[in-house]
Amino acid sequence: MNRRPTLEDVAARAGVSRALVSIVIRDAPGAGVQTRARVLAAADELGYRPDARARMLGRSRTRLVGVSFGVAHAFHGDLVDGLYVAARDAGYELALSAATARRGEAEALAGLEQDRCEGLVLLGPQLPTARLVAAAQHLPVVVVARAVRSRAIDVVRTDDAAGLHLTVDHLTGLGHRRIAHVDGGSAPGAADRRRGYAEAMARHGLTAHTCVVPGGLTEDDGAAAADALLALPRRPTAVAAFNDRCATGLLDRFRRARVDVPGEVSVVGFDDSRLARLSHVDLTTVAQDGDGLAALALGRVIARLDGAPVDRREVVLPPRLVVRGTTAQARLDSLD
Amino acid sequence: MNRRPTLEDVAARAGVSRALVSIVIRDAPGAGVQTRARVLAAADELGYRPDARARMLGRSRTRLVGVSFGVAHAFHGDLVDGLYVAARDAGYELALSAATARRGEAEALAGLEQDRCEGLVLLGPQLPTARLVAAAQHLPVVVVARAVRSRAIDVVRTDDAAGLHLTVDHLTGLGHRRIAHVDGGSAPGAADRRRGYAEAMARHGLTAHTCVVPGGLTEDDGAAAADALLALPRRPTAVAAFNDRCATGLLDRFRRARVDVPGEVSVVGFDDSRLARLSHVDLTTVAQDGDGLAALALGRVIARLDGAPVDRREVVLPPRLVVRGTTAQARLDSLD
DNA sequence: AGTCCCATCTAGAGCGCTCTAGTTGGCGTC
DNA sequence: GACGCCAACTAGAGCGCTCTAGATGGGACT
Repeated sequence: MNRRPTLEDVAARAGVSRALVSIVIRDAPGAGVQTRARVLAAADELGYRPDARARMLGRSRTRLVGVSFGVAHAFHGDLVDGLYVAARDAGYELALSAATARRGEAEALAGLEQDRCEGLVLLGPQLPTARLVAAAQHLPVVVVARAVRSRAIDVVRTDDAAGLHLTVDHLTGLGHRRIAHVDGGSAPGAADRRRGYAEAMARHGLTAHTCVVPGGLTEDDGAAAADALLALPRRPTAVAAFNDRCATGLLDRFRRARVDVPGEVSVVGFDDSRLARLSHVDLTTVAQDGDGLAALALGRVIARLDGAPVDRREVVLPPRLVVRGTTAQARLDSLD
Repeated sequence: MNRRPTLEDVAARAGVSRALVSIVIRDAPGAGVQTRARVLAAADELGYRPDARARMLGRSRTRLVGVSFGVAHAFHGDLVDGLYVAARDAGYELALSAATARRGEAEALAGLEQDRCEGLVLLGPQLPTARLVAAAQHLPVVVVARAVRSRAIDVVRTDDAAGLHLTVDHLTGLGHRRIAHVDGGSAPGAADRRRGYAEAMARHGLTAHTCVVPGGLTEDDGAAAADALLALPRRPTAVAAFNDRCATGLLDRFRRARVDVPGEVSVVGFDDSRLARLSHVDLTTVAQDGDGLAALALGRVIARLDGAPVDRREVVLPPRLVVRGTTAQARLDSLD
């Protein structure tokens, strides 16, 4: 538990200069084969580990990208995974900073700003735009999964409207016409999803059947919406929920009311979260391309760092429909 | 987007020495009131942010504790939250390193070892004990939520056996006697939970009713166990599941089989995950004291760093029963 | 007036590394 | 044998900060 060995220690043991050890450790050219082996052996014997922080200090570039994420969001986990992969490929390191119940996003961001990052990737930040813009004045900032109205910030997100187009197309393909949408209120993305729903319904000539029920992000919101739907004189045969949690609430309420899913009503979620994949939920849903978002986000940060021209401030990725067990052919007797 | 300002820049602007700026920024004694204000103003104008990495280099202590966690584990999120709070109180910083699908725990640990941490907190690591011990030779290591058979490593975890004692006590209190346990196979903690279940049943004189059904960690395992239970000649009136996910699988299968929960059978989970709290699941479960585990884990690292005597290598925290809607009085006609 | 003290401030040596600008020495060349 | 050359190696400055040791100067006190 004594002081951790430094380059100097390794140099002394191998009988060479500090600089040479540095060369060997970095695997840089300029060292003889035998010496290289000797140095490596000495480093190994001492259990030497390069000090990443000192290393970055000495170097002009840190090749460090800061990432803030919400510890409660399962999807952020997928994004972090994708970011690690992308960073490894590009030769960058990641510095994580979590937003938790008692450690706000402001703190998470401030932490990264002290950490010598060259750029920042913020996952679904709820911070005021002004704060994001302030951060972007010092280093390139890419926001993932949230729209930001500012020319100072790069945004990478999923095409929410397209997600509902996919959903409605799928449902009409199954013969559904009375398709309702349980929306997300003022949640990020909700407006786009509402718009996508309305557009798609219109495209299929179903404007008359358009029906938006107020919902929200949680199971309880879904449950409440289910009650509202069940009370309707002419129930919809399919429901496009704002997200998977909301859809789960719907499913539960329908099941309790002995309304068969997908026999009597089809349900589609949004997110393809773990929840949707559970075998006993088996929810048809819209999946976001986590790896795509991650790779694109990191790519943009790096492009900015390299001074490469970045064309658009906002990149929107198409989602993908994952068909599972909560959608089925509309029953003939239920058609208009 | 130009070079970030340094102490030197602030010093120049305020017309004082670098050292004085350092004093002011650190809020250390030794600076006049007016000068302090002037320096602060200069720093603010330049948008100065202390460089955490350089700062740690200069200091003998880094006051940095590395934390590895699994991005897929919801409970780790709670622990991270608790760790941040504990670290803030103790004047320490946290360096996070995530284990993801494509970035293993080995990488997560190696990352931390390069990061100049003074100590490590590993959340539920699955790494071989030898690797953990190797890490512990350089710095204090505390493992949370996993038992490790080594004198070199501190462990902080929940008393799994006690969790099942609580469960069985609760159920017997409701009049249940035929209480089954769906176990976790060879998962961490499973053996202790099995033992706790058997002990508690014996304590209540219910050894004859002891019934352990092989299960697992997932919903599917729970579903399979449910089928096995339903096939039993004399069904149990209550089931203690290995964890919440397993319990959810049970619930779903019971519901599909039109077996009322908690009317005909009570179900108890373990973890108090988000899943259990969902209003439509509303699962009675055993909660781990996340904040307690986190505070204890960080406290141990700090104690080791301070050279304080640490009595036991392993600290076991009692769990807590959260009674919700999946448990109820046993029906009189179902009693033996 | 001389002395001491303390609050305030500065100089400068690190921390562990990287990197530029050398220095060294062995070998081929004419 | 003098020269040049290149691979192998070293010296030393510097990254942005901290921290110890020391300089400065204006009272309070004798």
